[in-house]
Amino acid sequence: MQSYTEENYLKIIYHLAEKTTNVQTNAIAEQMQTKPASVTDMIKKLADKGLVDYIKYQGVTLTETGKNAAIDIVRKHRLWEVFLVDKLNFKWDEVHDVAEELEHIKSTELIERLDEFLGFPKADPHGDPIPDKNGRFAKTQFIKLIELKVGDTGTITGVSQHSSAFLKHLEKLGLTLGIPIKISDITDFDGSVEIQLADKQVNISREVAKHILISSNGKN
Amino acid sequence: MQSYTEENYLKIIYHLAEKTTNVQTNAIAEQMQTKPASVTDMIKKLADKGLVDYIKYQGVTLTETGKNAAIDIVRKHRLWEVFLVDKLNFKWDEVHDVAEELEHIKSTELIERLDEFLGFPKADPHGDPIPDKNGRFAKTQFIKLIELKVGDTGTITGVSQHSSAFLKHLEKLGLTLGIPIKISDITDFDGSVEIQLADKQVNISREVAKHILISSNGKN
DNA sequence: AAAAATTTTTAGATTTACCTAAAAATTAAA
DNA sequence: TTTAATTTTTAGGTAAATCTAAAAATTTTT
Repeated sequence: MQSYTEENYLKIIYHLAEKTTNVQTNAIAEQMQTKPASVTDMIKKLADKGLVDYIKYQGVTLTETGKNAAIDIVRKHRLWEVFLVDKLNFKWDEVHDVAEELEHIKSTELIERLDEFLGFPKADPHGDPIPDKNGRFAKTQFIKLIELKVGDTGTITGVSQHSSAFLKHLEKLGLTLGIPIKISDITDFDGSVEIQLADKQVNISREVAKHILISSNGKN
Repeated sequence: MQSYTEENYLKIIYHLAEKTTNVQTNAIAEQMQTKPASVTDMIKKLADKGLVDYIKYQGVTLTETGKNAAIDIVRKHRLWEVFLVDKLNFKWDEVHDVAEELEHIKSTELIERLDEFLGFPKADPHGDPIPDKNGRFAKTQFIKLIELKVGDTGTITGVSQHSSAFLKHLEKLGLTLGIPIKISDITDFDGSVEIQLADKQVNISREVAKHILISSNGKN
């Protein structure tokens, strides 16, 4: 059994490992909003518990056990997010912080019943996949909107930024999950992207375009 | 803002204060499953924070602020219990431990939306009243079953013991909330109570009878 | 490949909530 | 009302997770 803090470390290492193979101390420190020295301490502890593999100065990787524990926390986080949005009418930009707390409630029974109550959802309100109780989930085949070319079409199925500011911005533009889009132009001047929606045309910066995930329905 | 542990102390002091006016160190230690010395430390801290009034060797009482904080935790605990039973189909004897954790989730928004989602329930699965968001709730007018006389009738509306063993026992006997009862006999030998239910007759020990709460519909 | 910059670790402290053992105060009993 | 029993507090310490400052290792730059 892991402590609240240990769980957070595992979760963050898991997310960082999605991008880079061996996760660095400084990166963890930044995510955990703590100091590198503290991270080193905790990493040693996690290594002693067999949750991470650790070689001094070489960063960490999750062991099988550690990865399973991390996936379990991610599963809880995402299920709670679905609960907050589907049942309690939270907006997708309001759920993150509360889910950060709820994900640490320790009860397998609770989370299995919640999963059932929610109808075994496959994705959370931001389009991220929800692992099943065995930790399995489909590797999602997303393309970043910014990688699309003029004329390409697709559907918004995820975001890679969960900040409230970003999500509110998308909401205001009408760029929410499930919305079909077509790239109508990419501005020469600043590379901003002109998008055709069902009923209107919107323009987004490259920075925004980086964090919108599209399930492509092929080139046009 | 209180820590997880401070919240538990406040809650326990609140519950103990329902029985005795000034709450003793040893009683708190027992409930908190800790040592009296630790309680003294924490009490000082709570006193510094203005949550309790404390005179050495004389026990503690909650201040207005402390009481409000405690009631807020009780409110959360009971709402989560309703959620677990009504929405996730937990049994009334299975909810206590999980609710102990959930009660510490810090989000006013969450709890107000949960309250609404549940239809603003007035009592939890054990019949305990749920404070509204202003901390107000009806002082319940329960009578202990053991205080009833032969021929008295009433309805089971609460329990004063939340252990799984006790609740399972009641369940098996058919003594659940809302069940109308009539005292048909009180055994001379051991004082055990013979109860007439709609469809059957059951016998319970005095110890069990102490912890069943009845809303009386008057003498017979 | 040496110097500079960056990253990571060590060493030594701090805070929170807890502990044991012993002292002090209160309450109950003789 | 003195003694005994109980309750509570104090004193000094521990473990978890953090910190700062300085040392060590690694990486990058020149």
